[in-house]
Formats: sequence, structure tokens, C-alpha cells
Amino acid sequence: MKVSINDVARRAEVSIKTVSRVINNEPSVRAATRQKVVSAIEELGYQPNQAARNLARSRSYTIGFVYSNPNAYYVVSMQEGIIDVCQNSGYEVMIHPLPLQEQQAVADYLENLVTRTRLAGLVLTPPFSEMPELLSNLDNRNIEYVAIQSSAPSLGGERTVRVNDRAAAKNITSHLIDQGHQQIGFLRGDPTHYATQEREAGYREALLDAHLTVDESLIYSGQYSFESGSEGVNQLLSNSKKPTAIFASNDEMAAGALFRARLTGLEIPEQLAIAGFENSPYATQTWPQLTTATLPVADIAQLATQQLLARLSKRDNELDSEVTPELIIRGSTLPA
Amino acid sequence: MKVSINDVARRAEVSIKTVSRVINNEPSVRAATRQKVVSAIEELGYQPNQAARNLARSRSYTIGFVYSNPNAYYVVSMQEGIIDVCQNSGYEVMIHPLPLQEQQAVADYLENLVTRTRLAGLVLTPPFSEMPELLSNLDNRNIEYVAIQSSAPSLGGERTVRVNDRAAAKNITSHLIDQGHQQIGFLRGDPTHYATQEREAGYREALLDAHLTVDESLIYSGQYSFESGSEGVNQLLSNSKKPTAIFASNDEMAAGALFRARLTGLEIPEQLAIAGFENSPYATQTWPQLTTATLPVADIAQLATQQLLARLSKRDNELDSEVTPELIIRGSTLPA
DNA sequence: ACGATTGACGACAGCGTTGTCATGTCTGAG
DNA sequence: CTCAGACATGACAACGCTGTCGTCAATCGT
Repeated sequence: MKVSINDVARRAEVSIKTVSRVINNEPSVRAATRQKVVSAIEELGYQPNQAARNLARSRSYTIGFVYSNPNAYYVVSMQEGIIDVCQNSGYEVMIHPLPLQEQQAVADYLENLVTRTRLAGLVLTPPFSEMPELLSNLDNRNIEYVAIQSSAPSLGGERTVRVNDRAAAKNITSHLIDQGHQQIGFLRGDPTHYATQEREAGYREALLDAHLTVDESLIYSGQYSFESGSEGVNQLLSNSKKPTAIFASNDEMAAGALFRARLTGLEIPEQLAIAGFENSPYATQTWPQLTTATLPVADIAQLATQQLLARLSKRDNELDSEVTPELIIRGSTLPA
Repeated sequence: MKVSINDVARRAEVSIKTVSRVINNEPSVRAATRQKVVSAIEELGYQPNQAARNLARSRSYTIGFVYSNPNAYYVVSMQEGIIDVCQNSGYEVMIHPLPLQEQQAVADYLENLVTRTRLAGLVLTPPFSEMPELLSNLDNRNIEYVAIQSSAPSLGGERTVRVNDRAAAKNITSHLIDQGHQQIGFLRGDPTHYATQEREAGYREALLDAHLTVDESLIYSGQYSFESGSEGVNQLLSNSKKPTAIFASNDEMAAGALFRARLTGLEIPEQLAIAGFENSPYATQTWPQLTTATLPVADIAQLATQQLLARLSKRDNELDSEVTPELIIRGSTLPA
């Protein structure tokens, strides 16, 4: 049932250590010997025991994915990207959804986690990846991580994959302006995410670039949820100055907005153009479908994981670590 | 930085073994001694090294979650439920999304995985949990698991949490009948899931119970996707005998159906009633909202995990392991 | 009051690897 | 043909914990 390195050694008529060398692809093993060992391993169906390796090397080949995200699609895509890279490098993934708490508490929890399980490294997503104290805490405690964040803050220096939400938000807003809109409403997301500020900044920049003034009454603060999108459009439409277009901070809000706007009897996009952000499944399941920016979540996850693994094995990593979401134009802003 | 059991022992002036006893809550430690050790542990911030424990006990405290599910919401809910239980029992969770493959290949992969990482057990979801050969394979190889499945097959005997999809589907169909519908269309999901057959069986049973005949031309085979729901309703409506109500095998299909039906200009539910299954986010994001059955995914996950952990620690588990989704009636079948 | 039991603890040997260092073997330069 | 020096291999001690068993003292029954 359980075959150990010992059995392999005996079978191949070499020492345990030589088997170990073969397993780890170390040099200094004659080809013939290596072959003997490889055969023995195959014949016996030997699998190295991870726990023993971890103990001996006092490090593990498991990384943790830390998140606190209400959005299932995002979480799953992230996981897929991470696993994808890990599987090709012999790493395993442990998931750690965490409730939102004080940075200090999170840091303590993570340190505890890492020392207990000897996690090799962490992949952090917003909001954790954007908590400055948390990151420097991890730095101090010598915990490897990579933080996925919006471009602006750029905390954590090298250990970062940044998403240029601002540029993308600007592109979307500019697209609306190009369509002739002058009164463009903005549905802000949860203010505890940095992405929120970035998307808003992009919105503002686009308006300024087009020499339009920013009307604060056209900005509504929501929560990235369907409900808050719906509520937001409701409020903006009751304004004296009604928007002719709305840019929602994510697709879920945009879907909510669209839902409510159509309830009110508005034609989309003729009477109200609506754009989202993220290109989540929502974007194609509304009518009309949503103009949005595609956040290549799985790509980001892969990039982040590659960067982390590279650092863990002390390889240098020359991968680009900034990603700009791409504009996708659909019916919700462009009349058929 | 790294404090070992040795340091604690020295500090508490006891033997290593006694510290071990305290950590594992073993009896035969005098209260005073225990207290000394506990203090030492706290003062030093000691964390037992999992790898070493795993090696010494030759078993691990990590369970694997094995799935292959296109539905993000389901996957995440599952994970939440599992983690919930695990955190309270000191277990960790490793996720293993798997491509769909031959049962033998999956079994080999899983065995490999388990012997390599010494995973304590597996939580299997459809379709893996419903592959008879796979399950018996795991049985033979002495790999602990719990399989979440529709009630009918009941493979794997005790190691199972069953969802009574059939009863729930029957309830939904009966509800439609109660509303006076006689021509009820059915959108079937991916035939490789057992759930698919169960839901269809429930649909048929309800019709028979009401002395209605099952009209095969009112049954469309789809894929659990939005697109296939849309396509399905399209096809059923082009029938000579048009349905006045449609029961879709999941909410995503129902949303697709609703989307298409409204495009065609039909009033929902007046001209066409639509019901889904699962109570996913889709169900509340359509207009009108979907009548559906709530599959308490997180509860199921918890139940399954509890059962697995109970078995792992050789405790007896007296938990019920069958769950029937509950009917939720909303606007898509009930005029306001 | 005395042997017999029980309870509290420690010594020591693994668990299955890897790292270090010593040993033995081969190669090529002189 | 000889002898560094490079290469190939093995012995042995960790890694940090748990299981087993032995020891000793406190407790019990009679």
C-alpha cells in the first residue's frame, strides 16, 4: 500500500540518497543509475511523501489564496488561474476566505496560518492586498506574498500585480462621451476597495479631458451589488439634471441599474446608456448586453502566481505585472 | 522566529512528550503541569508544525474538495460550507477542480493525489460523486470520501449526502399544475449529471399524479446554460402544441428562457409561466423573479464535511444525510 | 501497614525525507 | 603511468512531532 523511498532504493540497488537525488533532479547521478531508479519508481508506483519532504526541507509546496469577496465569479476565476500555474509546478493551493477585519487581526491570523502550515506564500486579493499595514507586517514577518491591486497605491513594491482600473474606467467614460453624452452618471462601488477610487478617478479624468465639468450630484455611492445599482439609478433619475448615460463601477451594479431603468420604462440605450465594468457573466445576460471592460481575472491570477513561485524558487521574474482591462462595446451604450 | 516544541518544554520545565500531551488534549496531565505548559506556549507564541505532526501520525488534517463545475456560485457556496466546518475542527481545505475525464483516469489521479499529499479525505460533487466505478475504486484503495449526489443512485452507501431533487422537481411541477397549467414544457440539463434525470423524473411524476399525459415534444434537452435555456424556449414555442408553462432544470436555463420569451413579446407569467431550480442569484435578478427550488448548497457542504470528519475521527455520525430543496414561489409563475 | 493498582511523566525510537560530509571511482593532464 | 581533481555514491544526522513503554510516586483495598 504505502511504498517509501526505502523500497525504491532496495529495488534499484542503490542508496536512499541516490533515489532522493533522482526524484529531485539533482545532478551527479550517472544516466544508467538514474534509469534504474526511474524504473524502480515506476514499477512500485512510488509517490514521495509530501509531509516528510516539507519537514526535511522546512518549507512547503502549498500556497494560500486569501480573499474576502462576495463575487463568486471573481473568486472562482482567480482560483482557476492560480491552480493552473500551481499544477504545472507541483504546488498545491489552500483557500482562505477571511472575514473583513482590522489589518492587525488579519496579519496575526495570517502569520499564525503560515507558521502553522508552513505555507510557502500567499496570493492576496482586495481588500487585503491593499492594506498597507498588513503588507508591511507581512514583509517584516518574512512572509512571501503577491498582492493584486489597482495600480494607484502600489503598496508592497515588487510583490504586486497591478490592474490599471483607472485607465480602463477612463476608456469607458470616453466611449460614452464619444457617443455624445454630456450628463454621465457614476455608480460608485464599496469605498473600502481601492479599485473604487481608481474607477472613479478614471471617470473624472475622462470628463476633464473632454472639458466637461464633473457634477457631484450625478455620483451615487453603492456597494457593488445588484440592489445598489438598482437603487442608484433610481436616485439619479429623480435628480433635476437627469443623466443620459450611466457608468457603473461593476457589471452587477450595471445590471441592477439596467433592470430598474427598464422597469421605469426607459429604452436602453436610446434614453439611457449604461456601461459596466468587469465583463462578468452579468454583462451578457442582460438585454441589451452591457458595454464593459474586461478584467482578465484568470490571467491576473496566473501572472500573480507565476511571480510568487518565481520568487519562492529565487528565480528572477521578468514578467510584466500590470494589466489594463480592455473595453468591450455592446448594446447597452450603442444603438443597434 | 521558529519556536519548536523543544523550546516550550524547556521553558515549562517538563519533557517534550508532556507538551505534546497538552497540545493534543490528552488526559494524564496534572492541572498544574498543564497550566505551566499552556503559559509557556502562549509566552513563546508556539505553533505546532503541521508537517511534523502529519509525518509522525502518518495522516494529515487536510481534506480535498474535488469538483468540475461551471457554476461559480455553486462552487463558492460549497467551499464556504466546507471551510466553515473545517475551521472549527482544525482541518485545512485544498481545492481540486478537475477536467471531466474517464472514471479510471480520475480515480488514478485522485489516488496519486491522496498518497502524495496524504489527504485525509475527499469531498466529491457531481459529476464525480456519481461515477459508480470511481467510487468503488476509491473504496478499494481505502480512500475516505463523501459523495454529494442526487438521491436516486445512492452509490457509495453510507459515504453520501443526497439531495432529493426528484421530490423538489415534483413540488415545482405540481405548483405549476395548481396554477392551472396543463401544457408544461421541460428544459432538461446536461444528461451526464444524475440530477438531470432526477429532476425530469420529478416532473414526470407530478404530471402523472395529476393524471396529465407527458408530451415528449414538450421536453427539450439543454446544457444548464443560459444559452440553452434561451434556445429551448425558442424551440418549444415553435411547437404546434405550445406550452403555457416551462420548468427549467436550473435557474440559469430559466433565466435564458425568460430572456428569450420576453424578447418574443410574451408576458410573464400571464402568457408563459417559468420556473427554475437552485435559487441561484439568477433567480432574483430577472424580471419577474423566478419561482425556483432552493438548493441549500452551503448546508449540504457542511453536512457532507461533518460526515466526513466524523468518519475520519471514527466518531459515529448521526446526522441526517438527505436534503430536499424547498419550493420558493415568485413572480415568474404567480401573477402579481 | 503493605503489596497492588493507578496516574503522571520521561526516554527513546520512529515517521519518510533531505543536507552534509566522507568515501570511492573515474578522468585527463603531465 | 601517475596523481590531482571532478564526479558518483553512501552513511548518518537532522527536521519536529507522536507512540510505546518504562519508571516512580501517590493511592487504594484489606
